[in-house]
Amino acid sequence: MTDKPTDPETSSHPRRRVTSYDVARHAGVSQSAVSRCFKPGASVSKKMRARVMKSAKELGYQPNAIARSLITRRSNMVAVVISQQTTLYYPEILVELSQRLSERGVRVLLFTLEHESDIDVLLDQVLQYQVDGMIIAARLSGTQIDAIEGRGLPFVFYNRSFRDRQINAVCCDQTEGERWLVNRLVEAGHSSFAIISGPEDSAVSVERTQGALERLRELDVGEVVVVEGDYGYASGASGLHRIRERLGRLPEAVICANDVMAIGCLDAARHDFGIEVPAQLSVVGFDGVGPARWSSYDLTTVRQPVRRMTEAAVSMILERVEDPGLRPEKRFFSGIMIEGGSARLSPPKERA
Amino acid sequence: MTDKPTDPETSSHPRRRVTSYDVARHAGVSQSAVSRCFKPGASVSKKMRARVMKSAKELGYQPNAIARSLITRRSNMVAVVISQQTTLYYPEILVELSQRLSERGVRVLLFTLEHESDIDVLLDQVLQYQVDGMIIAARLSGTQIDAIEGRGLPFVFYNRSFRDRQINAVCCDQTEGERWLVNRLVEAGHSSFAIISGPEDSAVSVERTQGALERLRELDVGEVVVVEGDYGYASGASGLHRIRERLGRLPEAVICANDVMAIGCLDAARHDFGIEVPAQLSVVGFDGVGPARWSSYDLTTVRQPVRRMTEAAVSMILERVEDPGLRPEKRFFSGIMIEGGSARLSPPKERA
DNA sequence: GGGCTTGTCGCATTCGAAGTCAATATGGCT
DNA sequence: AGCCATATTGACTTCGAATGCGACAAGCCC
Repeated sequence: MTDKPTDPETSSHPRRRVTSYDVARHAGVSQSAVSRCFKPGASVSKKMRARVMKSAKELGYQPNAIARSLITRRSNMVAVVISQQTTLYYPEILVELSQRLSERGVRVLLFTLEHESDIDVLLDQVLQYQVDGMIIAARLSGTQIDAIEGRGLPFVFYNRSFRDRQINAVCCDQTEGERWLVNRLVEAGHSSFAIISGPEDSAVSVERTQGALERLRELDVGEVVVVEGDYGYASGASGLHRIRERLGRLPEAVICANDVMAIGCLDAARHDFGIEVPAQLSVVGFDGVGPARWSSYDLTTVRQPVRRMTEAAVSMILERVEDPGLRPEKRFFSGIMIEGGSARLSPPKERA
Repeated sequence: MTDKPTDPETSSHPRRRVTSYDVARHAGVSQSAVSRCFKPGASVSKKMRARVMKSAKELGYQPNAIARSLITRRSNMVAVVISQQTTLYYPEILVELSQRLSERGVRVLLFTLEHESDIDVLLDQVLQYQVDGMIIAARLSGTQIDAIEGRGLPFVFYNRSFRDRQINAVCCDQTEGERWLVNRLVEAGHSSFAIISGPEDSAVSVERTQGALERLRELDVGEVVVVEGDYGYASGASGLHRIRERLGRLPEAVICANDVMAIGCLDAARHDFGIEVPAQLSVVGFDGVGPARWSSYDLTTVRQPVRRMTEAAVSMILERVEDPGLRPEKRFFSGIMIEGGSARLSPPKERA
């Protein structure tokens, strides 16, 4: 009858936690009184509060958030979903989000998405844990978003906006940023360009790449080679090789869909091709991650205002937890162009 | 007579979540039956299970993990505490831990430690959320550890072991790694050394620094200058400047307590002092973070076996959740020495 | 067919805090 | 002092799933 795997009773003598009843008994009051003392703004007399708090401290009482969540239907947890492939950028956001949320008394329950197909399993999980909302910083397909919407849980996308969809999102204006970069490069006299894009199913990459291409076309720059990368260092390096194969030579400027690939590209230029950056090749990225400022790279890039973006994501989600009726909203943030030394940003000096 | 605020069937309204009672009613069975169907290994007939599962699917039922946790006294959540200052290394660990834990059906509840003094507040929080255990990857003082031990919650330290304390910890053998590095550097003929340590209250830094110093002494290397850094890029760069001030010249090799400072140091050497690495200066780090392998740096370092370490941390904590009686255990892992190009590792060629 | 073992199921209780409501205490005012 | 408005308090119920226990059915043996 009893299969032997683990008898729940044998091992579990986890030192019974102190409950509000214990405190009540110790203080000679009712359990409700204890509960009220821990709720700010409740109707409790000074005397009562003092007495209860004293007992609570003596017994080492901490309200049980699980029990509270059950009755209040609020877990004070928000799910944060990030895709596995850590591009240096997501972890940073994660920490920021956690910080911002915890200031508001909400904790992050972390979900990492290994394969995108796992989204359904993951969604079930998220729902089981009764989180109050979710912040999604991962690549998702349209049908996957449908799936989420069907669950009726407030959610906000981070850096993922679908033009044709009414969803909550905070985004950096990728298009604008790319246009700035292109403008400066063209002003400086660059005339041959190549692009290392991100994965084609990445909405961010599409926007960045399209933004750059569009502006390049407007400025009447000729053919632009586009090769695909995966946001990783190696693909930035290999991207430059592929560009050279396709073009038969190196272009004057390479626009990379993120900083890490730009760094890879830059390293390939210097170490594989032995050419000078920015004298012989300009490289620009996007994101403004920490290493972009390291002096070996000193990347010209567009920094995302992470602080303001995470703040926006947090307030958006919490507002919608309060009032699920709020209409979908998208908040766009301009990036900050950083004119680093990885690109020549003024017309070339006269030739030696 | 029975309350029916909103009919669950009519699609999305202030949708009351579907409960096991709803499923039970729909399937014409008892609530307990529904519960049992979701518990693997419970005593349920095939017919029953099929019927319940069908109803569950139709209603979109997901068990409420909060309610379950309340009764089972298991939240299936583990708190992961990381210090705010993200040294590139922690975020990576975080994602790994999350992955490993979720494979075992446990989620990560994230806590970031902004100021170390916040540890008490944080601990209260952790306890409130009834997590099953905690993994701590943050600098903590001895008394803070006492505070944690007092709470009676299983915990495992990540890369933080106190020699004189019986606590659970998984660590990379910092000392061994530093000794390897020193051995190789001395073998290659370096004779003047400097060290850029981490913050003095960082146990990891102390071990690394002491490990290196000890071996240097054993090998009879003369005076070694030690300057303190904060694990950040800038402090690596400034560290080299401070070393030069103290020494009046540059040493032959600089041992940095982590990769990021090594990178900062290396950049300072090249760009501030205009000297060749490794020809004129050898720089070594520790950790084996991603950027260490970028070809501009190609750091000589000791890589921590993150995968195995996180796996160990996860199984350790989960074992202790099952059986809180287990004795404290420390698991040490050897690092992997990576012989990159940032240090000269063979005797110098004859002088030009 | 009687008695027994197994296997399934439902009833009722439990987890710990929060909120409802009615009872009581307090205070203000005339 | 008397009366009403307000502030506090406690008893009881609620949230949703898990589980001990007894009821019952099916299958088995002799």
